Amino acid sequence: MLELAILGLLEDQELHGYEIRKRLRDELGLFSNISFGSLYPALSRLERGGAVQAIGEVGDDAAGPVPMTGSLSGERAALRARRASPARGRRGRKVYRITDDGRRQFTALLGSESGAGSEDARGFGLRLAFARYLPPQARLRLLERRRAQLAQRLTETRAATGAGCRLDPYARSLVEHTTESTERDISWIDRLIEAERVRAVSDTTGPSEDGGRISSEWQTDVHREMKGMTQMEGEAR
Amino acid sequence: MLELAILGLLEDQELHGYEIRKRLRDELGLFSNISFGSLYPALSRLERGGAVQAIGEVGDDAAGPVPMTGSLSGERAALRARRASPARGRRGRKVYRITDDGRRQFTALLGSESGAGSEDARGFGLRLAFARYLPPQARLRLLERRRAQLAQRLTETRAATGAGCRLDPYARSLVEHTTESTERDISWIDRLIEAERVRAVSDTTGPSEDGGRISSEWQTDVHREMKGMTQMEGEAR
DNA sequence: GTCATCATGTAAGCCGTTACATGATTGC
DNA sequence: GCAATCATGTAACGGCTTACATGATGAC
Repeated sequence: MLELAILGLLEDQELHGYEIRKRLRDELGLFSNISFGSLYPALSRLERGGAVQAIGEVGDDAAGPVPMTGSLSGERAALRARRASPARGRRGRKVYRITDDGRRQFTALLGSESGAGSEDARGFGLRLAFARYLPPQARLRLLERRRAQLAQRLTETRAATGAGCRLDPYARSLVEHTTESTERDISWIDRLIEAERVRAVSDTTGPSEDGGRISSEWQTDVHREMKGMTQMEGEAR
Repeated sequence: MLELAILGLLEDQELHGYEIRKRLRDELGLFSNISFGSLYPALSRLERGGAVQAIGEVGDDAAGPVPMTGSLSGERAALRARRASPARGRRGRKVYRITDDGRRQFTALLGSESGAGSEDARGFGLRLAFARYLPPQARLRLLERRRAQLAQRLTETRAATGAGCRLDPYARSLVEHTTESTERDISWIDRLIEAERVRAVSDTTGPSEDGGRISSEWQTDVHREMKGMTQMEGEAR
């Protein structure tokens, strides 16, 4: 799960751990405040697994001359380091880059329809956040699977609530609010699905077809279709 | 957390493990499908800790319609069961009853404002579900603490979203929907808080005061004030 | 010169999961 | 007799948390 999130962020650009945490929190709202005790080991695992590689700026081992990373923060750090003391690199700040193998792992994780965290809210939110890397049909499957889950939960809840219904006001309010939230989530997903169908049509009739990946132009039709969102609750402290 | 849920259910009535799971799922919607691998060890811990005690099956009153028909096999089963463990009922069900010590533990857990799971959605939902066992001021604190958390997350998200905002449509939709859900949650909590204030007033002006526990009569003023609910997402598979 | 922030990591532990193993009861 | 459901448990593991330890950089 966390690996998936990290790889997703690294698909876009090279980042160091601290920055990854920030992105996760601020940008996606997922893993609201993932702890370092969980983040760094995950990065180590990914590195050992060959999915990412650390580049530049390490204190201990001789990582050679600081390479031009192309990332803003990387170059700023390099500049600062050079200004302060040309011989010695800035402490730590291990910048990671995703490898080709990592990209393959990412696609596999993202598309996997079973396994750890593939059917909870967080797992869905995460996958949706990176849905642009998913081929259109997989994207649709993701949405429809989620929709089915939510719908099922809703009917189950209704069945249980309709009969007995001897809940006190607090529990009742809780259940009602949960139900309403789920309903809203479903109609949100429905809008996303609809937008997806529209996109599929305009793709077949439209100009080009790229091999599964969405290219650059958002801002237009798809964008306007989509509003709203699920109970994600990254939370944590 | 799970202990809290179990104790809360046992406050109401004696139950066996399998039934506890069912209640958690169907009635509260919390811990949507808590696994037995987690439930039974929890019950063991509680028993070891003196919070609950296993009692022989209480046949008639405890939700067990199942009439005895097959006398021969039934008695054989009873003999086998009794030989294996005295605390076990005829059908191998271990029915648990909460102890006085368990009630104390429950109140402590329910009221604790820090510690494991006291500030996530699930922890809040759980506590709210048992809010009737909480003294009025503690109930209010619970709601206000939750409100503050949600409000803070909201401002943080807005800060992060307002500036950069170079998200693709999928991530954007996710963030927007999350934000809306949080807003709805906040106004739900606000309604609960308002209802709580009303109750407090009608309590001081009203007839009796009981020592913290709400007595029997819901259905009236408080009930009508409350509608809606948070992103709980018990989920699981 | 000290404090806040940035930055990386380790160790212990909690809380839950899946997978496995077992047995009783009911309905056909 | 056999399958489905009810019912209880154990073992291994997963994923994330807290608490701890370390060190650099910049601001005042």
